Amino acid sequence: MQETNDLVKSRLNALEEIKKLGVNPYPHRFDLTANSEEILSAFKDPADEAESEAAKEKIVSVAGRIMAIRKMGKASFCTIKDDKGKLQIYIRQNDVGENLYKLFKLLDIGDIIGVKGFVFRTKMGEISVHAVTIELLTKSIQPLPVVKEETTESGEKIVHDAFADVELRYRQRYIDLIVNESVKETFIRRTNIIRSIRNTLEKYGFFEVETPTLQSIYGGATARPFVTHHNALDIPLYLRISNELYLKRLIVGGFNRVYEFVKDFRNEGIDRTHNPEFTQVEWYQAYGDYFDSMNMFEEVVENACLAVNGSTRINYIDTEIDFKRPWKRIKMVDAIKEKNGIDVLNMTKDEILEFMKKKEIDFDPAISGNKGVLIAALFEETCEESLVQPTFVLDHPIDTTPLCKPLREYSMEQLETMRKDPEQVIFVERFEPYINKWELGNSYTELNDPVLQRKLLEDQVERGRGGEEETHPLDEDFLRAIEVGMPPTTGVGLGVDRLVMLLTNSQSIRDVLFFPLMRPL
RNA sequence: GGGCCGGUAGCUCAGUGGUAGAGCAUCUCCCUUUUAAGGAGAGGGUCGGAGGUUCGAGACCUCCCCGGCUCACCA
Repeated sequence: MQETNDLVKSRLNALEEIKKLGVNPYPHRFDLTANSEEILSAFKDPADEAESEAAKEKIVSVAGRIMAIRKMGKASFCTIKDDKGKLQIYIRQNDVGENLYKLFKLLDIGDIIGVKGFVFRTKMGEISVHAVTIELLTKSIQPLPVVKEETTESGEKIVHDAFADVELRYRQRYIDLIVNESVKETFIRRTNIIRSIRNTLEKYGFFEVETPTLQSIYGGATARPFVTHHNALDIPLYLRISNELYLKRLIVGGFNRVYEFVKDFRNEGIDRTHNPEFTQVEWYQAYGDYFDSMNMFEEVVENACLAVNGSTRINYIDTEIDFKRPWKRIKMVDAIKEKNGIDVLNMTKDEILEFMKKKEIDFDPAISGNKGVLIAALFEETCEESLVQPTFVLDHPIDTTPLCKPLREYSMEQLETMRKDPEQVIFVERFEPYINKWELGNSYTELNDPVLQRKLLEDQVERGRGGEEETHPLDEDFLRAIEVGMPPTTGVGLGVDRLVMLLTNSQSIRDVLFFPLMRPL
Protein backbone atom coordinates (compact mmCIF):
# COMPACT_ATOMS: atom_id res chain seq x y z
CA MET A 1 0.00 0.00 0.00
CA GLN A 2 1.38 3.35 -1.01
CA GLU A 3 1.82 5.73 1.89
CA THR A 4 0.45 9.07 0.94
CA ASN A 5 2.06 11.30 3.51
CA ASP A 6 3.50 14.64 2.46
CA LEU A 7 7.01 13.28 2.11
CA VAL A 8 5.97 10.68 -0.44
CA LYS A 9 3.74 13.16 -2.24
CA SER A 10 6.54 15.65 -2.59
CA ARG A 11 8.83 12.96 -4.01
CA LEU A 12 6.17 11.84 -6.46
CA ASN A 13 5.83 15.47 -7.53
CA ALA A 14 9.58 15.69 -8.02
CA LEU A 15 9.39 12.50 -10.07
CA GLU A 16 6.86 14.13 -12.40
CA GLU A 17 8.97 17.29 -12.68
CA ILE A 18 12.00 15.15 -13.57
CA LYS A 19 10.06 13.43 -16.32
CA LYS A 20 9.01 16.85 -17.64
CA LEU A 21 12.70 17.68 -17.99
CA GLY A 22 12.94 14.74 -20.39
CA VAL A 23 14.94 12.67 -17.90
CA ASN A 24 14.30 8.97 -17.45
CA PRO A 25 14.38 8.50 -13.64
CA TYR A 26 15.07 4.76 -14.04
CA PRO A 27 17.74 4.28 -16.74
CA HIS A 28 19.20 0.86 -17.51
CA ARG A 29 22.90 1.05 -16.71
CA PHE A 30 25.82 3.21 -15.74
CA ASP A 31 29.54 2.76 -16.29
CA LEU A 32 31.68 3.03 -13.15
CA THR A 33 35.41 3.63 -13.09
CA ALA A 34 35.94 3.73 -9.34
CA ASN A 35 34.36 3.37 -5.94
CA SER A 36 34.55 5.76 -3.02
CA GLU A 37 37.31 3.83 -1.29
CA GLU A 38 39.53 3.81 -4.36
CA ILE A 39 39.00 7.51 -4.97
CA LEU A 40 39.80 8.51 -1.40
CA SER A 41 42.92 6.35 -1.19
CA ALA A 42 44.24 7.26 -4.65
CA PHE A 43 44.02 11.04 -4.28
CA LYS A 44 47.25 12.97 -3.95
CA ASP A 45 47.25 16.70 -3.43
CA PRO A 46 48.59 18.53 -6.51
CA ALA A 47 51.94 20.18 -5.89
CA ASP A 48 51.29 23.27 -8.00
CA GLU A 49 48.83 24.92 -10.30
CA ALA A 50 49.93 23.01 -13.37
CA GLU A 51 49.37 19.72 -11.64
CA SER A 52 46.06 20.92 -10.32
CA GLU A 53 44.95 21.76 -13.85
CA ALA A 54 46.13 18.37 -15.08
CA ALA A 55 44.14 16.63 -12.34
CA LYS A 56 40.97 18.16 -13.73
CA GLU A 57 41.49 16.17 -16.90
CA LYS A 58 41.28 12.88 -15.01
CA ILE A 59 37.60 12.10 -14.96
CA VAL A 60 36.26 9.46 -12.60
CA SER A 61 32.82 7.92 -12.75
CA VAL A 62 31.13 6.96 -9.49
CA ALA A 63 27.63 6.08 -8.39
CA GLY A 64 25.83 5.87 -5.09
CA ARG A 65 22.88 6.78 -2.97
CA ILE A 66 22.49 10.37 -1.82
CA MET A 67 22.77 10.45 1.97
CA ALA A 68 22.94 14.21 2.54
CA ILE A 69 22.46 17.35 0.47
CA ARG A 70 23.77 20.82 1.26
CA LYS A 71 22.46 23.33 -1.23
CA MET A 72 23.95 26.83 -1.48
CA GLY A 73 22.11 28.57 -4.23
CA LYS A 74 23.83 27.80 -7.51
CA ALA A 75 26.32 25.34 -6.04
CA SER A 76 25.80 22.38 -3.78
CA PHE A 77 27.44 19.53 -1.97
CA CYS A 78 25.97 16.13 -1.52
CA THR A 79 27.28 12.97 0.11
CA ILE A 80 26.78 9.72 -1.70
CA LYS A 81 27.21 6.24 -0.31
CA ASP A 82 28.36 3.35 -2.43
CA ASP A 83 29.36 -0.22 -1.76
CA LYS A 84 32.56 0.83 -0.04
CA GLY A 85 31.77 4.00 1.81
CA LYS A 86 30.86 7.64 1.50
CA LEU A 87 32.05 10.30 -0.87
CA GLN A 88 31.33 14.00 -1.17
CA ILE A 89 30.21 15.42 -4.51
CA TYR A 90 30.50 19.08 -5.43
CA ILE A 91 28.17 20.33 -8.13
CA ARG A 92 28.03 23.82 -9.63
CA GLN A 93 25.52 25.25 -12.07
CA ASN A 94 28.39 26.83 -14.05
CA ASP A 95 29.89 23.40 -14.67
CA VAL A 96 26.88 21.20 -15.32
CA GLY A 97 24.57 23.75 -16.93
CA GLU A 98 21.19 25.07 -15.96
CA ASN A 99 19.20 21.95 -16.91
CA LEU A 100 21.28 19.45 -14.97
CA TYR A 101 21.39 21.77 -11.99
CA LYS A 102 17.62 22.02 -12.15
CA LEU A 103 17.54 18.21 -12.12
CA PHE A 104 19.89 18.15 -9.14
CA LYS A 105 17.61 20.45 -7.19
CA LEU A 106 14.79 17.93 -7.68
CA LEU A 107 16.81 15.14 -6.07
CA ASP A 108 16.20 13.84 -2.56
CA ILE A 109 18.09 11.93 0.06
CA GLY A 110 17.82 8.29 -0.98
CA ASP A 111 18.05 8.86 -4.73
CA ILE A 112 20.80 7.02 -6.57
CA ILE A 113 22.97 9.06 -8.91
CA GLY A 114 25.93 8.60 -11.19
CA VAL A 115 28.57 11.32 -11.25
CA LYS A 116 31.42 12.00 -13.65
CA GLY A 117 33.98 14.52 -12.49
CA PHE A 118 37.46 15.13 -11.18
CA VAL A 119 38.80 14.58 -7.69
CA PHE A 120 39.86 17.55 -5.60
CA ARG A 121 40.21 18.67 -2.01
CA THR A 122 37.84 21.31 -0.64
CA LYS A 123 38.82 24.32 1.40
CA MET A 124 37.75 22.39 4.47
CA GLY A 125 40.06 19.57 3.43
CA GLU A 126 37.62 16.89 2.32
CA ILE A 127 38.51 14.87 -0.77
CA SER A 128 35.54 15.21 -3.09
CA VAL A 129 34.44 14.76 -6.68
CA HIS A 130 33.79 17.94 -8.62
CA ALA A 131 30.94 16.99 -10.93
CA VAL A 132 31.25 17.63 -14.64
CA THR A 133 27.97 15.85 -15.25
CA ILE A 134 25.48 13.92 -13.19
CA GLU A 135 22.87 11.33 -14.04
CA LEU A 136 19.85 10.26 -12.06
CA LEU A 137 20.01 6.46 -11.82
CA THR A 138 17.07 5.74 -9.52
CA LYS A 139 14.51 8.08 -8.00
CA SER A 140 13.49 7.08 -4.48
CA ILE A 141 9.96 7.90 -3.42
CA GLN A 142 10.19 6.49 0.11
CA PRO A 143 11.86 8.78 2.65
CA LEU A 144 14.84 7.40 4.56
CA PRO A 145 15.55 8.17 8.19
CA VAL A 146 17.99 11.06 8.12
CA VAL A 147 20.99 10.19 10.21
CA LYS A 148 23.52 12.96 10.74
CA GLU A 149 27.09 12.47 11.71
CA GLU A 150 29.12 15.05 13.53
CA THR A 151 32.86 14.91 13.75
CA THR A 152 34.07 16.71 16.84
CA GLU A 153 37.34 18.59 17.02
CA SER A 154 38.95 15.60 18.67
CA GLY A 155 37.97 13.53 15.66
CA GLU A 156 35.22 11.70 17.51
CA LYS A 157 32.16 10.79 15.53
CA ILE A 158 28.78 11.55 17.02
CA VAL A 159 25.72 10.09 15.33
CA HIS A 160 22.55 12.10 15.61
CA ASP A 161 19.06 10.68 15.31
CA ALA A 162 20.26 7.16 14.51
CA PHE A 163 17.65 4.80 13.13
CA ALA A 164 17.33 2.90 16.36
CA ASP A 165 13.92 1.22 16.54
CA VAL A 166 15.01 -2.42 16.73
CA GLU A 167 11.74 -3.73 15.41
CA LEU A 168 11.83 -1.52 12.32
CA ARG A 169 15.51 -2.27 11.80
CA TYR A 170 14.79 -6.01 11.60
CA ARG A 171 11.60 -5.66 9.58
CA GLN A 172 13.16 -3.24 7.09
CA ARG A 173 16.73 -4.45 7.01
CA TYR A 174 17.36 -2.74 3.67
CA ILE A 175 16.93 0.60 5.43
CA ASP A 176 18.99 -0.52 8.40
CA LEU A 177 21.81 -1.44 6.02
CA ILE A 178 21.64 1.92 4.31
CA VAL A 179 21.60 4.16 7.34
CA ASN A 180 23.36 2.23 10.12
CA GLU A 181 27.06 2.01 9.40
CA SER A 182 27.96 -0.99 11.56
CA VAL A 183 25.27 -3.33 10.25
CA LYS A 184 26.91 -4.06 6.94
CA GLU A 185 30.23 -4.65 8.68
CA THR A 186 28.66 -7.36 10.87
CA PHE A 187 27.36 -9.20 7.83
CA ILE A 188 30.65 -8.91 5.99
CA ARG A 189 32.26 -10.49 9.01
CA ARG A 190 29.65 -13.21 9.01
CA THR A 191 30.54 -14.13 5.46
CA ASN A 192 34.25 -13.99 6.24
CA ILE A 193 33.74 -16.31 9.21
CA ILE A 194 31.91 -18.79 7.01
CA ARG A 195 34.63 -18.50 4.38
CA SER A 196 37.29 -19.15 7.01
CA ILE A 197 35.47 -22.24 8.30
CA ARG A 198 35.20 -23.52 4.75
CA ASN A 199 38.88 -22.85 4.10
CA THR A 200 39.97 -24.73 7.22
CA LEU A 201 37.80 -27.73 6.37
CA GLU A 202 38.94 -27.75 2.76
CA LYS A 203 42.56 -27.60 3.91
CA TYR A 204 42.02 -30.91 5.69
CA GLY A 205 40.36 -32.53 2.72
CA PHE A 206 36.75 -32.20 3.74
CA PHE A 207 34.38 -32.27 0.79
CA GLU A 208 31.39 -29.94 0.64
CA VAL A 209 28.05 -31.64 -0.01
CA GLU A 210 24.36 -30.83 -0.02
CA THR A 211 21.65 -32.97 1.57
CA PRO A 212 17.86 -32.60 1.60
CA THR A 213 16.11 -29.79 3.38
CA LEU A 214 12.73 -31.42 2.81
CA GLN A 215 12.72 -34.76 4.54
CA SER A 216 10.00 -37.38 4.82
CA ILE A 217 11.46 -38.50 8.14
CA TYR A 218 13.22 -36.01 10.37
CA GLY A 219 15.97 -36.96 12.76
CA GLY A 220 19.48 -36.40 14.02
CA ALA A 221 18.36 -34.13 16.81
CA THR A 222 15.55 -33.78 19.28
CA ALA A 223 13.31 -30.92 18.28
CA ARG A 224 9.84 -30.29 16.97
CA PRO A 225 9.81 -29.92 13.20
CA PHE A 226 8.00 -27.67 10.78
CA VAL A 227 5.54 -29.79 8.84
CA THR A 228 4.50 -29.26 5.26
CA HIS A 229 2.83 -31.28 2.55
CA HIS A 230 3.84 -32.45 -0.88
CA ASN A 231 0.85 -32.21 -3.19
CA ALA A 232 1.84 -34.57 -6.00
CA LEU A 233 2.95 -37.37 -3.68
CA ASP A 234 0.29 -36.47 -1.11
CA ILE A 235 2.67 -37.04 1.80
CA PRO A 236 3.74 -34.98 4.77
CA LEU A 237 7.24 -33.56 4.58
CA TYR A 238 9.36 -31.99 7.28
CA LEU A 239 11.91 -29.22 7.16
CA ARG A 240 15.08 -30.74 8.49
CA ILE A 241 15.95 -30.32 12.15
CA SER A 242 19.41 -31.71 11.35
CA ASN A 243 21.39 -33.16 8.47
CA GLU A 244 23.34 -35.60 10.62
CA LEU A 245 21.71 -38.80 9.39
CA TYR A 246 22.30 -37.85 5.75
CA LEU A 247 25.96 -37.01 6.21
CA LYS A 248 26.45 -40.40 7.89
CA ARG A 249 24.86 -42.05 4.85
CA LEU A 250 27.53 -40.34 2.75
CA ILE A 251 30.26 -41.70 5.02
CA VAL A 252 28.71 -45.15 4.50
CA GLY A 253 28.69 -44.40 0.78
CA GLY A 254 32.44 -43.92 0.78
CA PHE A 255 33.11 -40.21 1.22
CA ASN A 256 35.70 -40.13 3.98
CA ARG A 257 35.40 -36.45 4.89
CA VAL A 258 32.28 -34.41 4.19
CA TYR A 259 30.87 -31.15 5.43
CA GLU A 260 27.76 -29.09 4.86
CA PHE A 261 26.66 -25.62 5.83
CA VAL A 262 23.09 -26.29 6.65
CA LYS A 263 19.97 -24.36 7.54
CA ASP A 264 18.13 -26.28 10.21
CA PHE A 265 14.55 -25.53 11.20
CA ARG A 266 13.22 -26.07 14.70
CA ASN A 267 9.68 -25.28 15.66
CA GLU A 268 10.46 -23.89 19.07
CA GLY A 269 10.76 -20.65 20.96
CA ILE A 270 12.41 -17.49 19.73
CA ASP A 271 14.81 -15.60 21.96
CA ARG A 272 18.15 -13.86 21.94
CA THR A 273 20.00 -17.00 20.90
CA HIS A 274 17.28 -18.87 19.00
CA ASN A 275 15.74 -18.27 15.58
CA PRO A 276 13.44 -20.90 14.04
CA GLU A 277 15.83 -21.28 11.13
CA PHE A 278 19.50 -21.20 11.90
CA THR A 279 22.80 -22.23 10.38
CA GLN A 280 25.08 -25.02 11.42
CA VAL A 281 28.14 -26.47 9.81
CA GLU A 282 28.52 -30.17 10.30
CA TRP A 283 31.51 -32.23 9.33
CA TYR A 284 32.15 -35.97 9.47
CA GLN A 285 35.49 -37.69 9.38
CA ALA A 286 35.83 -41.41 8.78
CA TYR A 287 38.44 -43.31 10.82
CA GLY A 288 38.61 -40.56 13.40
CA ASP A 289 37.28 -40.24 16.95
CA TYR A 290 36.02 -37.36 19.03
CA PHE A 291 39.55 -36.29 19.93
CA ASP A 292 40.15 -35.63 16.25
CA SER A 293 36.98 -33.57 16.24
CA MET A 294 38.08 -31.56 19.26
CA ASN A 295 41.31 -30.69 17.48
CA MET A 296 39.48 -29.70 14.31
CA PHE A 297 36.89 -27.73 16.22
CA GLU A 298 39.53 -25.68 18.03
CA GLU A 299 41.34 -24.98 14.82
CA VAL A 300 38.22 -24.08 12.85
CA VAL A 301 37.09 -21.62 15.51
CA GLU A 302 40.51 -20.16 16.23
CA ASN A 303 41.08 -19.58 12.51
CA ALA A 304 37.68 -17.95 12.12
CA CYS A 305 38.46 -15.63 15.00
CA LEU A 306 41.83 -14.72 13.55
CA ALA A 307 40.28 -14.16 10.15
CA VAL A 308 37.89 -11.47 11.36
CA ASN A 309 39.66 -10.09 14.42
CA GLY A 310 43.33 -10.62 13.71
CA SER A 311 43.72 -11.94 17.24
CA THR A 312 42.48 -14.90 19.25
CA ARG A 313 41.22 -12.58 21.94
CA ILE A 314 37.86 -10.89 21.65
CA ASN A 315 35.62 -8.87 23.88
CA TYR A 316 32.05 -10.01 23.98
CA ILE A 317 29.96 -7.39 25.78
CA ASP A 318 32.07 -7.07 28.93
CA THR A 319 33.77 -10.46 28.81
CA GLU A 320 37.19 -11.15 27.36
CA ILE A 321 37.35 -14.51 25.60
CA ASP A 322 40.52 -16.13 24.28
CA PHE A 323 40.07 -18.69 21.51
CA LYS A 324 43.70 -19.70 21.49
CA ARG A 325 44.29 -23.43 21.19
CA PRO A 326 44.38 -25.76 23.01
CA TRP A 327 41.14 -25.35 24.91
CA LYS A 328 40.44 -26.75 28.32
CA ARG A 329 39.00 -30.27 28.28
CA ILE A 330 37.06 -31.66 31.20
CA LYS A 331 34.89 -34.71 31.73
CA MET A 332 31.34 -33.93 32.68
CA VAL A 333 31.61 -35.85 35.96
CA ASP A 334 34.81 -33.97 36.82
CA ALA A 335 33.14 -30.65 36.10
CA ILE A 336 30.38 -31.66 38.52
CA LYS A 337 33.01 -32.70 41.08
CA GLU A 338 34.87 -29.39 40.77
CA LYS A 339 31.72 -27.37 41.15
CA ASN A 340 29.84 -29.37 43.77
CA GLY A 341 32.50 -31.39 45.53
CA ILE A 342 30.69 -34.64 44.87
CA ASP A 343 31.60 -37.67 42.80
CA VAL A 344 28.43 -38.83 41.10
CA LEU A 345 30.18 -42.05 40.07
CA ASN A 346 30.24 -43.13 43.71
CA MET A 347 26.68 -42.03 44.42
CA THR A 348 23.43 -43.86 43.97
CA LYS A 349 20.64 -42.42 41.93
CA ASP A 350 18.76 -41.55 45.12
CA GLU A 351 21.77 -39.82 46.62
CA ILE A 352 22.11 -37.65 43.53
CA LEU A 353 18.41 -36.93 43.65
CA GLU A 354 18.68 -35.95 47.29
CA PHE A 355 21.67 -33.72 46.59
CA MET A 356 19.76 -31.92 43.85
CA LYS A 357 16.76 -31.42 46.08
CA LYS A 358 18.95 -30.12 48.89
CA LYS A 359 20.60 -27.64 46.49
CA GLU A 360 17.16 -26.64 45.26
CA ILE A 361 18.11 -27.47 41.72
CA ASP A 362 15.17 -27.34 39.35
CA PHE A 363 14.64 -30.40 37.24
CA ASP A 364 11.85 -32.19 35.48
CA PRO A 365 10.50 -34.79 37.97
CA ALA A 366 9.92 -37.11 35.00
CA ILE A 367 13.69 -37.69 34.78
CA SER A 368 14.13 -38.66 38.41
CA GLY A 369 14.12 -42.37 37.55
CA ASN A 370 17.18 -42.19 35.31
CA LYS A 371 20.61 -41.71 36.84
CA GLY A 372 22.29 -40.66 33.60
CA VAL A 373 19.73 -37.99 32.85
CA LEU A 374 20.01 -36.72 36.43
CA ILE A 375 23.76 -36.33 36.04
CA ALA A 376 23.29 -34.38 32.81
CA ALA A 377 20.72 -32.14 34.49
CA LEU A 378 22.99 -31.59 37.49
CA PHE A 379 25.76 -30.56 35.11
CA GLU A 380 23.57 -28.14 33.20
CA GLU A 381 22.21 -26.53 36.33
CA THR A 382 25.45 -26.14 38.22
CA CYS A 383 28.33 -26.06 35.74
CA GLU A 384 27.25 -24.32 32.52
CA GLU A 385 27.23 -20.87 34.08
CA SER A 386 30.95 -20.95 34.73
CA LEU A 387 31.97 -22.15 31.26
CA VAL A 388 32.98 -18.80 29.80
CA GLN A 389 36.38 -19.49 28.26
CA PRO A 390 36.36 -22.11 25.50
CA THR A 391 35.98 -25.50 27.16
CA PHE A 392 35.22 -28.96 25.88
CA VAL A 393 32.94 -30.90 28.18
CA LEU A 394 33.44 -34.61 27.55
CA ASP A 395 31.72 -37.89 28.11
CA HIS A 396 28.00 -37.52 28.60
CA PRO A 397 25.65 -40.19 29.93
CA ILE A 398 24.36 -42.40 27.13
CA ASP A 399 20.82 -41.34 27.96
CA THR A 400 21.45 -37.90 26.42
CA THR A 401 21.88 -39.21 22.88
CA PRO A 402 21.21 -42.36 20.85
CA LEU A 403 23.83 -41.63 18.19
CA CYS A 404 27.09 -41.79 20.11
CA LYS A 405 29.52 -44.60 20.87
CA PRO A 406 30.20 -45.69 24.48
CA LEU A 407 33.64 -45.01 25.96
CA ARG A 408 36.36 -47.29 24.57
CA GLU A 409 37.40 -48.33 28.11
CA TYR A 410 34.32 -50.52 28.58
CA SER A 411 34.69 -54.18 27.71
CA MET A 412 31.82 -55.77 25.82
CA GLU A 413 30.90 -57.84 28.87
CA GLN A 414 31.03 -54.78 31.09
CA LEU A 415 28.59 -52.97 28.81
CA GLU A 416 26.16 -55.90 28.97
CA THR A 417 26.06 -55.91 32.76
CA MET A 418 26.00 -52.12 33.09
CA ARG A 419 23.05 -51.91 30.76
CA LYS A 420 20.97 -54.10 33.02
CA ASP A 421 21.76 -52.13 36.20
CA PRO A 422 19.90 -48.81 36.62
CA GLU A 423 22.58 -47.70 39.11
CA GLN A 424 25.26 -48.00 36.43
CA VAL A 425 25.67 -45.14 33.98
CA ILE A 426 27.24 -45.76 30.61
CA PHE A 427 29.13 -42.74 29.35
CA VAL A 428 29.61 -42.01 25.67
CA GLU A 429 32.34 -40.33 23.63
CA ARG A 430 30.58 -37.05 23.19
CA PHE A 431 31.76 -33.51 23.72
CA GLU A 432 30.14 -30.15 23.76
CA PRO A 433 32.24 -27.02 23.33
CA TYR A 434 31.14 -24.26 25.68
CA ILE A 435 31.98 -20.62 25.14
CA ASN A 436 30.40 -17.73 27.03
CA LYS A 437 28.13 -20.31 28.74
CA TRP A 438 26.68 -21.28 25.37
CA GLU A 439 26.82 -24.68 23.74
CA LEU A 440 28.55 -23.83 20.54
CA GLY A 441 28.36 -27.27 19.06
CA ASN A 442 28.16 -30.98 19.61
CA SER A 443 30.30 -33.91 18.60
CA TYR A 444 30.50 -37.67 18.90
CA THR A 445 32.58 -40.62 18.19
CA GLU A 446 29.70 -41.83 16.08
CA LEU A 447 27.88 -44.98 16.99
CA ASN A 448 28.30 -47.52 14.18
CA ASP A 449 27.17 -50.71 15.93
CA PRO A 450 23.94 -51.36 14.02
CA VAL A 451 22.38 -53.55 16.69
CA LEU A 452 22.98 -51.07 19.47
CA GLN A 453 21.99 -48.22 17.17
CA ARG A 454 18.64 -49.85 16.45
CA LYS A 455 18.01 -50.50 20.11
CA LEU A 456 18.80 -46.93 21.17
CA LEU A 457 16.67 -45.38 18.43
CA GLU A 458 13.79 -47.74 19.21
CA ASP A 459 14.04 -46.81 22.89
CA GLN A 460 13.88 -43.16 21.91
CA VAL A 461 10.80 -43.71 19.76
CA GLU A 462 9.18 -45.53 22.64
CA ARG A 463 9.98 -42.80 25.14
CA GLY A 464 8.92 -40.10 22.73
CA ARG A 465 9.32 -36.84 24.54
CA GLY A 466 6.33 -37.38 26.77
CA GLY A 467 3.12 -35.46 26.74
CA GLU A 468 1.85 -33.80 23.61
CA GLU A 469 5.17 -33.79 21.82
CA GLU A 470 5.23 -35.51 18.46
CA THR A 471 6.79 -38.93 18.63
CA HIS A 472 10.17 -39.22 17.03
CA PRO A 473 9.89 -41.45 13.93
CA LEU A 474 12.25 -44.35 13.38
CA ASP A 475 14.37 -43.92 10.27
CA GLU A 476 14.65 -47.46 8.90
CA ASP A 477 16.66 -46.33 5.91
CA PHE A 478 19.27 -44.77 8.17
CA LEU A 479 19.45 -47.98 10.16
CA ARG A 480 19.93 -49.94 6.95
CA ALA A 481 22.84 -47.65 6.05
CA ILE A 482 24.46 -48.33 9.42
CA GLU A 483 23.82 -52.03 8.90
CA VAL A 484 25.64 -51.85 5.58
CA GLY A 485 28.53 -50.63 7.68
CA MET A 486 29.81 -47.21 8.63
CA PRO A 487 33.53 -47.05 9.35
CA PRO A 488 34.68 -45.65 12.68
CA THR A 489 33.67 -42.03 12.34
CA THR A 490 33.54 -38.78 14.23
CA GLY A 491 31.19 -35.93 13.47
CA VAL A 492 30.73 -32.36 14.61
CA GLY A 493 28.04 -29.73 14.49
CA LEU A 494 28.97 -26.09 15.03
CA GLY A 495 26.39 -23.36 15.60
CA VAL A 496 27.40 -20.74 13.07
CA ASP A 497 25.04 -18.01 14.25
CA ARG A 498 26.27 -18.16 17.83
CA LEU A 499 29.88 -18.13 16.70
CA VAL A 500 29.14 -15.08 14.56
CA MET A 501 27.47 -13.42 17.53
CA LEU A 502 30.60 -13.92 19.62
CA LEU A 503 32.97 -12.75 16.91
CA THR A 504 30.92 -9.68 16.01
CA ASN A 505 29.99 -8.75 19.58
CA SER A 506 26.29 -9.06 18.71
CA GLN A 507 23.84 -9.39 21.56
CA SER A 508 21.02 -11.00 19.62
CA ILE A 509 20.91 -13.69 16.96
CA ARG A 510 18.72 -11.25 15.07
CA ASP A 511 21.73 -8.99 14.67
CA VAL A 512 23.58 -11.65 12.70
CA LEU A 513 20.68 -12.73 10.47
CA PHE A 514 19.79 -10.43 7.59
CA PHE A 515 16.11 -11.26 7.89
CA PRO A 516 15.25 -12.73 11.29
CA LEU A 517 11.77 -14.15 11.68
CA MET A 518 9.31 -11.50 12.84
CA ARG A 519 5.62 -11.92 13.47
CA PRO A 520 3.83 -10.57 10.41
CA LEU A 521 1.95 -7.37 10.99
C1' G B 1 3.98 -18.98 28.99
C1' G B 2 5.22 -15.37 33.62
C1' G B 3 7.30 -10.57 35.17
C1' C B 4 9.11 -5.71 33.89
C1' C B 5 9.64 -1.84 30.06
C1' G B 6 8.16 0.43 25.48
C1' G B 7 4.76 1.90 20.88
C1' U B 8 3.19 10.09 20.15
C1' A B 9 4.90 13.62 12.90
C1' G B 10 9.04 10.19 7.82
C1' C B 11 13.28 9.57 11.88
C1' U B 12 14.92 10.60 17.11
C1' C B 13 12.23 11.98 21.26
C1' A B 14 9.48 15.36 25.15
C1' G B 15 4.63 15.68 26.93
C1' U B 16 1.46 13.14 35.32
C1' G B 17 -6.31 14.77 33.47
C1' G B 18 -7.62 20.90 30.58
C1' U B 19 -6.50 23.81 22.80
C1' A B 20 -0.88 17.63 20.63
C1' G B 21 5.11 19.71 21.04
C1' A B 22 10.80 20.02 19.74
C1' G B 23 15.10 18.84 16.59
C1' C B 24 16.16 16.76 11.98
C1' A B 25 13.56 15.71 7.41
C1' U B 26 9.61 18.04 3.99
C1' C B 27 7.60 22.61 1.25
C1' U B 28 8.51 28.19 -0.29
C1' C B 29 12.28 32.07 -0.57
C1' C B 30 17.79 33.72 -0.09
C1' C B 31 22.73 31.76 -0.54
C1' U B 32 28.77 29.40 -6.10
C1' U B 33 34.00 25.30 -1.35
C1' U B 34 29.63 23.37 2.48
C1' U B 35 29.86 19.35 5.96
C1' A B 36 24.99 18.04 12.31
C1' A B 37 26.03 24.19 6.34
C1' G B 38 23.43 28.85 7.36
C1' G B 39 19.16 32.63 7.28
C1' A B 40 13.60 33.73 6.79
C1' G B 41 8.79 31.59 6.58
C1' A B 42 5.08 27.34 6.11
C1' G B 43 2.77 22.63 6.23
C1' G B 44 2.58 17.89 8.51
C1' G B 45 -0.75 13.57 13.81
C1' U B 46 -6.96 8.37 13.90
C1' C B 47 -0.97 9.76 20.18
C1' G B 48 -0.50 0.89 18.30
C1' G B 49 -6.11 -0.98 18.43
C1' A B 50 -10.95 -1.58 20.97
C1' G B 51 -13.82 -0.65 25.07
C1' G B 52 -14.39 1.99 29.83
C1' U B 53 -13.90 5.99 33.87
C1' U B 54 -14.47 11.45 33.54
C1' C B 55 -17.59 17.65 32.15
C1' G B 56 -12.92 16.56 29.69
C1' A B 57 -8.04 11.04 28.25
C1' G B 58 -1.85 10.87 24.64
C1' A B 59 -1.90 10.38 30.05
C1' C B 60 -6.20 6.68 34.42
C1' C B 61 -8.72 1.33 34.12
C1' U B 62 -9.72 -3.42 31.18
C1' C B 63 -8.79 -6.38 27.02
C1' C B 64 -6.08 -7.01 22.53
C1' C B 65 -1.86 -6.23 18.82
C1' C B 66 3.54 -5.46 17.94
C1' G B 67 8.36 -5.20 20.03
C1' G B 68 12.56 -5.13 23.90
C1' C B 69 14.68 -7.10 28.42
C1' U B 70 14.31 -11.12 31.78
C1' C B 71 12.80 -15.80 33.97
C1' A B 72 10.83 -20.50 32.70
C1' C B 73 10.35 -24.25 28.98
C1' C B 74 13.13 -26.59 25.21
C1' A B 75 19.42 -32.90 24.14
